[in-house]
Amino acid sequence: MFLNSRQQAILKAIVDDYVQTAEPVGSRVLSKRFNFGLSPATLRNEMADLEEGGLLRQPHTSAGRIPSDAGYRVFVDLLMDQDDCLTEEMRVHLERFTFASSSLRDVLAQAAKLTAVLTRCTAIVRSPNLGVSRIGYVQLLTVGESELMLIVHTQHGASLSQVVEWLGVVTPEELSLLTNFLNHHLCGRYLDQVTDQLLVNLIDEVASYESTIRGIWQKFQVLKHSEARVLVSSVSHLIEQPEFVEAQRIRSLLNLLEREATLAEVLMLMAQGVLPRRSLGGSCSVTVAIGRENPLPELQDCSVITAPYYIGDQAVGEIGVIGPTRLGYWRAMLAVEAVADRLSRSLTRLFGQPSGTLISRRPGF
Amino acid sequence: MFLNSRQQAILKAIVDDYVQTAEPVGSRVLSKRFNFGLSPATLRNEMADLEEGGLLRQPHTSAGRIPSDAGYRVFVDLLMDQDDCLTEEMRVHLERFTFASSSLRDVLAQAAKLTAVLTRCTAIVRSPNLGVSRIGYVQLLTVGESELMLIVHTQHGASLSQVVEWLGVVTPEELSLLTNFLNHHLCGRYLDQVTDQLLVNLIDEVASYESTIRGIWQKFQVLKHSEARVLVSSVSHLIEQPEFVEAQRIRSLLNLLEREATLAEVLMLMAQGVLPRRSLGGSCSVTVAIGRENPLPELQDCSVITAPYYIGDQAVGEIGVIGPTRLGYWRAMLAVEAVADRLSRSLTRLFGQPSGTLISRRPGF
DNA sequence: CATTAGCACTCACCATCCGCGAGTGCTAAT
DNA sequence: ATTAGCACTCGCGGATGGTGAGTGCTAATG
Repeated sequence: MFLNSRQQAILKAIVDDYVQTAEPVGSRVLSKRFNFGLSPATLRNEMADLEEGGLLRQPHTSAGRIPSDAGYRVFVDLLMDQDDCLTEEMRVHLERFTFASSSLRDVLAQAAKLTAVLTRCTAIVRSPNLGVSRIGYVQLLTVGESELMLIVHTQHGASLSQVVEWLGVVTPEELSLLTNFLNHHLCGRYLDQVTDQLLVNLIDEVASYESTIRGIWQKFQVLKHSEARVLVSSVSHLIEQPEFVEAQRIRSLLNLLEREATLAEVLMLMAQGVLPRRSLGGSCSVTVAIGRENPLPELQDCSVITAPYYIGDQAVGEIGVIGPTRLGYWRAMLAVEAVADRLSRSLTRLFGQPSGTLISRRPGF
Repeated sequence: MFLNSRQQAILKAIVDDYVQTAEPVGSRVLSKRFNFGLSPATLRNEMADLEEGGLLRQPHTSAGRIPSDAGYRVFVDLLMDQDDCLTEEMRVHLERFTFASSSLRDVLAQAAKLTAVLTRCTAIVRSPNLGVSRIGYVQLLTVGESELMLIVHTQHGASLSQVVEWLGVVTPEELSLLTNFLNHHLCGRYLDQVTDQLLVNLIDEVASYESTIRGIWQKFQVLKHSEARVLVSSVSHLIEQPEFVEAQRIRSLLNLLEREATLAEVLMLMAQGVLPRRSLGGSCSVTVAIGRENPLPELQDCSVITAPYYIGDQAVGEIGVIGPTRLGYWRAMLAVEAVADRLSRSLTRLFGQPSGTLISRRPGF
């Protein structure tokens, strides 16, 4: 639908007003609150046109108009004021957060909390696939009679474990031999580098333990593909919005927010860029999914704003917010981008060093 | 209030029925559903007495009776059937969970999830104070010009960090010297053992770095007392209960569940044993707080059931559930105890070994 | 020809009312 | 002590009606 400039101004005014008041906006308040120099009757005509074009809708016959998903989309892509930068308050919050922790998960949790505070929405963050983690060191423990527990500590501060079959009896010497072998060849490598090819190159060194090593390699493949984790912060922000007066809405949303795998999918989908992305001047690009643009029915009244974050120059995860479609888009986009940017820089500083820096300072290496 | 055996039977029947149906139970259904051989009129008299005694209450004049907090208390302490053991379904779930992970946090998250599934309530678990964690190894990194980042990896798979001031320029050799010193003296120790006394004994060894070491020691004190963490699982279970039809209830509860520090206090309070505790035959003892027995107004319509869990013979945290007061108490108590018991055994196996076992298998030690 | 005043119309919202039925307490009979 | 009978209470659900915000349409206006 083509919009002349007056229609654009009206649509923008309606979105602005509705975002602020959460009340459907009628022709009267529209003509009073904004200075179009037009009477309510004229506005009514234009509003009827905009509704016909699918950009506005009426909750019921005798109510004012509210933007439709398509209306918000036009607003976000074309109309919104982009001049109000980060407010002073936001800046203070941004400065206060340090992102200083040695555990990736803690850093991500901090970032999510910060995003939630800045946007007053619910924040979500997907942690990196394990493949992009470097191996810090590897442990082997005996568990019961004929099993080993393989523990992989990543340089991101996570530790993963798998049980490995062992044929026969294990002596402490053998365990130590194997552990040293593994650490010698794997420390500092990305989990993704633990490939069959690598195994082929190494297998001669420990020919007598070939089957065990193969078992361990197999478990590494399992670990690499373990499910992505998603952290959720400040659900309370979201459910205090007026669109969540009905308990059923809250339930459906909360249900979704406890399904980590589903959230991970949503985030990855958004990062893949089916929807238009916006670069806000920084290095990140922000994706906005409005209402039914979202893949999930539970999110059909919500908007999701995400940005990828990086370690080095590799995008490893996404951070974002879930809010009502009636959302201060620009402000939220700014906040998400700002956090993603700082998060990327912190993670790069903490975990992005060339292989070995972290562990080289561990005693005994 | 003294209860004769008939009154006891009636109270028990009312609680049983109400727990199952969530409907106030009147004299008629009571006389039909249970075989007292008494007419509704007689039951009405007894019910009036029980209400006078504070054990029952009426939501409104023309409704049936529901148990009061005190009524539930009598039920739990005296009346409930304790013969139905873990059901087959519960057993299957219990077996399926392995608690096998090298990260304390993951194990606790698994345990919480399990508890939530077994009880169909919301589960909460408080992770141990850091003081009872053993130090795995310590890292020092340079951060900027005159700061060090102290990273303490615990044997529980957690890593903690603090920034330490450093006066002057650091050479890699000095960093390595300090790191070796710290690891040599601290690996395998409990964080609680990093005391001023220990410092006095060691300070001579590195006299020239006294101020830095003192700075590091100070940060250890900070780490020891970092706030307890509480994991929450399956909020959706709870808010789908009929007592949470009103959105306001959900909001207030969710608000509480996002206040980790408050939850930690509640759990610790319950472990301290103001309320009567029950030993269910196992080694654990379960605490039940009913409705207004809880310290928080947000919990006044909920019951909380907790049990401590152990590493070795030391109680280090609590696990439990939050449910409506209309709760299958015995079943929930059994489940909480069963999980706490298995959790304790798993943690003891994973993290309770004598100092050094875990790290002795790391290369270079 | 775009704009606007006027007007009839719609419909969510709120308060009120009313009948129903479940459940009670009391009393008198057993 | 127990119970049948009965009047009474009160929440619930549906029906009713007034109010007001907001609309669409039409005809008048600059």
